[in-house]
Amino acid sequence: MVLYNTLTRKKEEFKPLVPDKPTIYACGPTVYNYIHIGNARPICVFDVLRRYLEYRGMEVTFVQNFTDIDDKLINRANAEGTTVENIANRFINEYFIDAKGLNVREATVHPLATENINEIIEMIKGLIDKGFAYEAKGDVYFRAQRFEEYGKLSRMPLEDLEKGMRVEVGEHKESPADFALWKAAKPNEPMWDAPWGKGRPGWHIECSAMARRYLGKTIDIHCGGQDLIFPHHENEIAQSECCNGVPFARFWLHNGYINVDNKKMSKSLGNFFTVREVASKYGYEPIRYMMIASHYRSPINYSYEVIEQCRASLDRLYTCRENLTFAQKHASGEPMANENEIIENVLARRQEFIEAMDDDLNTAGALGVLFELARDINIFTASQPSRRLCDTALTVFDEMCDVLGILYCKEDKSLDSKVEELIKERAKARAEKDYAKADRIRDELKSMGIILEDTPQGVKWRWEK
RNA sequence: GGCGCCAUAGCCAAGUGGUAAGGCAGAGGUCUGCAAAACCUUUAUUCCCCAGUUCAAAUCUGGGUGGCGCCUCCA
Repeated sequence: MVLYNTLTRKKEEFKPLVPDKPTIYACGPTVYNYIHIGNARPICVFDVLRRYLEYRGMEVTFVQNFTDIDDKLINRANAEGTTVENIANRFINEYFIDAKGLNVREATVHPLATENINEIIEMIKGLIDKGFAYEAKGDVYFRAQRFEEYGKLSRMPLEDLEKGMRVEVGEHKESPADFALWKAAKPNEPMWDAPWGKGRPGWHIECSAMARRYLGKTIDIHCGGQDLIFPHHENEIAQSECCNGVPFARFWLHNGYINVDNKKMSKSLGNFFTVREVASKYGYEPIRYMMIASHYRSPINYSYEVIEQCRASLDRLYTCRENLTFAQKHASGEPMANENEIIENVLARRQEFIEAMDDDLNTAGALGVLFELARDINIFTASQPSRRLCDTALTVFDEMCDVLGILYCKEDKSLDSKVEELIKERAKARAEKDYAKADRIRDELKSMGIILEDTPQGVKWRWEK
């Protein structure tokens, strides 16, 4: 498969360093608030990456961190009169509620920055020893100019960067492009002991340290939002490569933004929607669908209209699957005349799906293939499909859905005996051509949210959408 | 100022040299006792504009217009 690598700005053939055992590091959220749907995008699309690699038979080690020490956490903790740890724990729990709702699988490891302070200090020591970092009044900074390749990911010339940068009051940098590895302790902040004094780690070094600890010095794929390219990922490269002396990440994948009124959604602009509030109105699944309905590097302009369209599209897929499982249940073991031809066609769809996904995770194209399969299924379920055909089609259909992580809200299909009695009564009335009574029962059931459909294989029911 | 991305129907969105996937919404039809669901037909002679290359361009090149992003915390 090919993946677009931000480092080279090209699509490249992806082969893990260790055959069939790719390592992936994804920058996770800073846990000072509920995640918004912009945060949800990398979480969903890189979950699809992982699912797809596993679908292709690979054993993926997927690490996604939580940044649990940071200015924003400290501010919130102080504002609420509680500890940073409490804030972090609270929003890590909230994260998992949303992630589960979005059908995102848990990472192999979800490390916390604060659980890796020793690893971080080790790494900073290494950088100081090699002259890539320096201590200044309790802070430690990375000397950006010492890394010749600084800027290779963002492709921003260091000279230009330095012109535009300001040194904040209280910083003791040699040069404006230098960035903090360690921040000297301040009052009302959590702090840890380090050889150069008490303090806390800078943001960038956390990811370098956690990636090395859990995945090794060179990882296959590092991913995150486009807004992390500079400075976060640029700085990670500088730290890791200067410290370890080997390339840090072979592939850099960056997802596009979620916009609102064509403007980037962000916490700082305040134009964001939390996953929680959108899910409370529309459910989680349309959010997941929205993420895969376009290519992961394209911007998505969020609106309620789009979410509604996503929900309607999902309805079609759910209906198709219901049609298929219903037909499967009533299918005979007898082969059909043109069975092999239809099965071949189903298997061809699987190939098309793989081709789309192999091309830099073209989930929108893959979804197109899924809908074409859905139409094929709807056509043959209208007749009398064989068991073998139904089984094959359901396997392929579910495979595709599982890779994309959709259609996970399986409904409770149990009815109480009173309702089943009514359905039987209506069937009897219909058989006797007492349509007035049959329609009366159908209306009664509809008022209970149950929709009846008469099919060649008998009566089928579903909850009203 | 430096670096970069994007523009395809009413809406969403694939397609990056060979004659415009798919979904939502709309219209007509088939099936049905009536429905529902489904299926069929229909909705861009054309892909922001102009010029160029080519037998052939949504796709490549140049120019223009419009929108957005990074360069400060951000997914």
